[in-house]
Amino acid sequence: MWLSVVKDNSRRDTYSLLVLNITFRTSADDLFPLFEKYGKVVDVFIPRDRRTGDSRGFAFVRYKYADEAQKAVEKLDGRVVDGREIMVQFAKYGPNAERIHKGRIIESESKSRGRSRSRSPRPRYRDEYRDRDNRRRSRSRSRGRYDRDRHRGRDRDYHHRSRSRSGSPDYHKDRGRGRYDDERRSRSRSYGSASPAHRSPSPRRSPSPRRTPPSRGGSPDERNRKVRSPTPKSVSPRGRAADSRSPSPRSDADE
DNA sequence: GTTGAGCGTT
Repeated sequence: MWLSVVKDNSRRDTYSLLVLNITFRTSADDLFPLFEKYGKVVDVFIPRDRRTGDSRGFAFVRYKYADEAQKAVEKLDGRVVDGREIMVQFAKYGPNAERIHKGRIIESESKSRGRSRSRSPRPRYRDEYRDRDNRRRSRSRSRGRYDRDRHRGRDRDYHHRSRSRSGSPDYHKDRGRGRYDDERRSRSRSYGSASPAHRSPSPRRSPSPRRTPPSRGGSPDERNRKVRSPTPKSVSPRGRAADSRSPSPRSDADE
């Protein structure tokens, strides 16, 4: 019992550092010695995916003292690990976030002043939990990578520099996703009318609603009555048009 | 085997 208490205390007295931009192959053991060199590292934790079990690309390093952690941040921040430039910064969200708040260290600002950092101007965080919740909800693993990949692979470099320097990382990805969601939902409703309960994984392949599956209704008559289009003719007013797997308006094609 | 902005668990 007391052990648990001690453990808890240990956590509260530890400062968490967030390490980003690390390679997917980098493990806690690899970061431990690196951070341990700059101070007393209590523990290193790297969140992994439950499905694949792969690293997410970032790790949490807990330091025993804030001054050491802060030193590590300035020293390891920007250091190339495994061929990739990692970014180290104080963790904002977490169980010990309060501690960090206090250790934000104030020293960091004062001490940091003396040294001129060429990077990591420490972006200003507006909201904490609100944004965090929002992001985690949408983020599976790499949500915005398709957007960039489908366009160009070189953009990555540009974004990397931009984020590292200025600090305006998000605004186009959220916007794009939101728009897509809106459109997707709108279309979903259309299909939902035909078969809401059934999850059609391939709506584009078989959009013809001519099929009348007796879902759970014993008599099709009753179901028909409920539906506004009992006859297949109604379901496909255009008849042949329905065959065309293009129920969507041309407006979309325009874009 | 891939990915790349971000915030965490045995």
